[in-house]
Amino acid sequence: MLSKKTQYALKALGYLAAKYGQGPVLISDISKKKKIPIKFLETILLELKQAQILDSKKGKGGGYFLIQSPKQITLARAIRLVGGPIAMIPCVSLNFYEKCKDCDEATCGLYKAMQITRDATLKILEKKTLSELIDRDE
Amino acid sequence: MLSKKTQYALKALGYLAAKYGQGPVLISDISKKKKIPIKFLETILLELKQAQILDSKKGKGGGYFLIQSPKQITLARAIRLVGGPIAMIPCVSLNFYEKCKDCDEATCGLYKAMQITRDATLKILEKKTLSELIDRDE
DNA sequence: ACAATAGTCTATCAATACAGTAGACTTAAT
DNA sequence: ATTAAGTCTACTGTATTGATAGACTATTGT
Repeated sequence: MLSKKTQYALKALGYLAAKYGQGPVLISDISKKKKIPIKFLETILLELKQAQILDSKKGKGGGYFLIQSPKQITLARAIRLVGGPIAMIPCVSLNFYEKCKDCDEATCGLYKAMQITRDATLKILEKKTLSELIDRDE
Repeated sequence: MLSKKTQYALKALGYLAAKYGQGPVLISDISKKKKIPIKFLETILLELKQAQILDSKKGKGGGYFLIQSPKQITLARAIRLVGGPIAMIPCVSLNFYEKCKDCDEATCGLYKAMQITRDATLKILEKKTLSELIDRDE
């Protein structure tokens, strides 16, 4: 399961995708519309900014906005930025790989099964982008 | 990511699948072969027994064994038994569904995307069985 | 210059889940 | 009776999760 934090991040990104090209969006606006605790949201947006997916403007007329077009940011990338691995076990993770110290990848049945599962998941998440997170009433 | 507990459970089940039809297998045997802390493994196996996927025999010559053939137990089922939901968010979970209180499933972009992802994952995990967890050197 | 606006940084916190351990107890085979 | 093996109760430490408070900094408009 994705953590609350990751879910909030995806919701916020979806909202920013809907507002893409319309200037900065207030944290408080995102917080209200997406029902995300504002202080928690602040830290999430900051993290996404540091990950170079968002930028912000301070002061009046400020807020957050996407750096790139929503179509250019895949869900896989977004999830990895805040939520970590997509794979179900570390030894089949592409971006957060960790060697399994107690089993041999060449013969491990679990490894194989999880690898296939990861491929199926990734096939979806690398194709879908933030533009698909836009709610149909926004 | 699957918890350590779930990973251990899958490894143990894979081992029991390899030994299926050969009588009870000792906890200590599974623990040694699969490098799982024995006390932790005990609780996991007990849970799997209560979930009716394993049975056990006490005393000399005792141990754990699969109730059904490895081919009849899907990975989806095994993961759900000890690890909980397979879906990435509660509102698209089939077995652990929870209504999202702050969004409308009919219009939510995230809901749709996660639903598609879940379907892809499930398509694999409902087809694969414990027999595919058997290591190729067992 | 200065007030108002809005993001940033530091720090902390309670609750829960995770991973694991200890030891006494029960059941079955020889 | 003895030994082997699973079962049950009860902890424990650590990390992660989800969140909040408050001071600080940068920008804009008057």
